[in-house]
Amino acid sequence: MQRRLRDVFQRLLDHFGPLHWWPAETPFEVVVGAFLTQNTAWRNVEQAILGLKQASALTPDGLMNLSREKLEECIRPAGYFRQKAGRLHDFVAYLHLQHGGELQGLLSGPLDEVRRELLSLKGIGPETADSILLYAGHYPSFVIDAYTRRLFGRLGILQGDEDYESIRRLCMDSLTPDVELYNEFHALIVEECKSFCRKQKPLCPSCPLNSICPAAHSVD
DNA sequence: GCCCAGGTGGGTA
DNA sequence: TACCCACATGGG
Repeated sequence: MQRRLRDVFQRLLDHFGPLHWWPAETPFEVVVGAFLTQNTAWRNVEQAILGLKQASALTPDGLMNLSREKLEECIRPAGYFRQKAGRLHDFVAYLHLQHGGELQGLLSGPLDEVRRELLSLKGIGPETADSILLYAGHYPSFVIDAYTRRLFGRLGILQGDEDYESIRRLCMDSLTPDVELYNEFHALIVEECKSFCRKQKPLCPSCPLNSICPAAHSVD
């Protein structure tokens, strides 16, 4: 499996080049984006992020000082805006109370402990936790999302019924714990899916994984 | 009008 | 544990 995953990674990297994710200017913006992108297209999240930026609310203090009403207005384009507004406010309140309002206070200490702490918070499930750990905290925590499942499913690496933690374990047991590797791999998986997995259903001649894909992207 | 998008949490059997 | 459902907007 190690060689298999390495092969997939190398082919994607050769094709797309390094992507240097996450698309955000600060670690806190990564966190906000991770909440907002839950079951939501990234283009909608971008609008919400822009709204927050214009409201000077892309810092823990700025977000905490924003009224609930104004916060909901800013993030409305990202959907589930009432739920997400509540969870974002809860998060910054927790950060203030437990870590002096400093994200770096939360994102320090051993990976497993920080992950457990994140998972204990309302609105942070495994994918959001791993996105925050990897892209905001620079921890070697592999992110499993819908794209990862779709691509690995098509490549025959997954059956389709594996749960989140087992997929993450599979990846992390097969790859060296390398922040840059995990960062690029996940970014490349997203790029691959956006470029090929969806648009060219029957067959993708230009897809870098075409020759090693048993299903040849023929299934959904 | 319908389907989908970088999930999560609460409820029920 | 295993489903089912609510949560909401915007683009194809």
